[in-house]
Amino acid sequence: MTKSPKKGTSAKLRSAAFKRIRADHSAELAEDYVEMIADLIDERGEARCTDVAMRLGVANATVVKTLKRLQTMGLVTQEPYRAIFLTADGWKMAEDGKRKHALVEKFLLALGVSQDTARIDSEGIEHHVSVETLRAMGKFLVRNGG
Amino acid sequence: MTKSPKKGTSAKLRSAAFKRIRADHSAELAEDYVEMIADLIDERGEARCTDVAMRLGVANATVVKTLKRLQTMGLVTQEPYRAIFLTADGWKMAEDGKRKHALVEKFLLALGVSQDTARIDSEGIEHHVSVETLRAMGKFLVRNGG
DNA sequence: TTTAAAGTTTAGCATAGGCTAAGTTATATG
DNA sequence: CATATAACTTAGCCTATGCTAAACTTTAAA
Repeated sequence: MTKSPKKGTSAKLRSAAFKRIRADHSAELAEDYVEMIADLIDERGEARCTDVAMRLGVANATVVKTLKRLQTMGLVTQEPYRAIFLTADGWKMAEDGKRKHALVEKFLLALGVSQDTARIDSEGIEHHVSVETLRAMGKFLVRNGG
Repeated sequence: MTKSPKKGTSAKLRSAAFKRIRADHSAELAEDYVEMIADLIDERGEARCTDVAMRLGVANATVVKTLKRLQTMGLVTQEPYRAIFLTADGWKMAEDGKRKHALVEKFLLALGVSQDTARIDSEGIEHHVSVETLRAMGKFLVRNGG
């Protein structure tokens, strides 16, 4: 038994899917942070560590550590003991993310899912939808009065 | 500026979504391994480390280490230098996962997404859809000749 | 203006998941 | 049946993400 080619899915194509998932995961956290920081700035004028920690449901120290990474990635800037700001790249990522998130959430609602579930599931799904799928969701919304 | 209740989303509800995502992620890898092992057993009679590593696109040593964890989780069993087997729990998880995966993939196809994209995206999405959303996808398939 | 509270940072630890390189066991072939 | 090759394991490293506890700033109140 060496090579059953059954189902027509090559090993390369298969592993590509998993590779993309792993890549998605490392980008995912950055997107969540950046989106949340943008929301906080919009809502209350500034984003503080504590607020981010509360909303994400993690410890303060965790946020501090992650922000360091986001800083080296060029997404946020911060002075010690001061509020958090987004760079131009950070704002772009936040806006792209929010647009994507909103589309997925609206799509789920149009599919007939409850508000709470739509909110929760869209948070998880948004990072795994390709542009093509996103576009298909958009078309569905148009067809179904979104 | 203390507490803007804007948008009606409580901090608790919000953080719950992220907590679920983190929980999903740790379960996700286990599910992927278990599904893949089940596929290999079905396709070629046994699952070997190397095949799993190739399909996931990771190094052999990584698979070995992860299998240790799956063993302590009671999902797989294995003798040194021998093939990998699933426990009853492992089979159950694999079957649930495959059913979920197939539904999501069919749903994406019905939405109008290409075969390749459906395959790749469903791999990422399947771990983040609740039962409610899954059911809504099922209904959509019924309405749209799935 | 001192001081207490709130917020931020640092230090140190754990786990998960990835890697390479080196060693060990099975197996297939000459 | 000896041995080369393929498969598996171990050891040791790295990064990301989480935590708690302790130290340090800011800010607000007495």
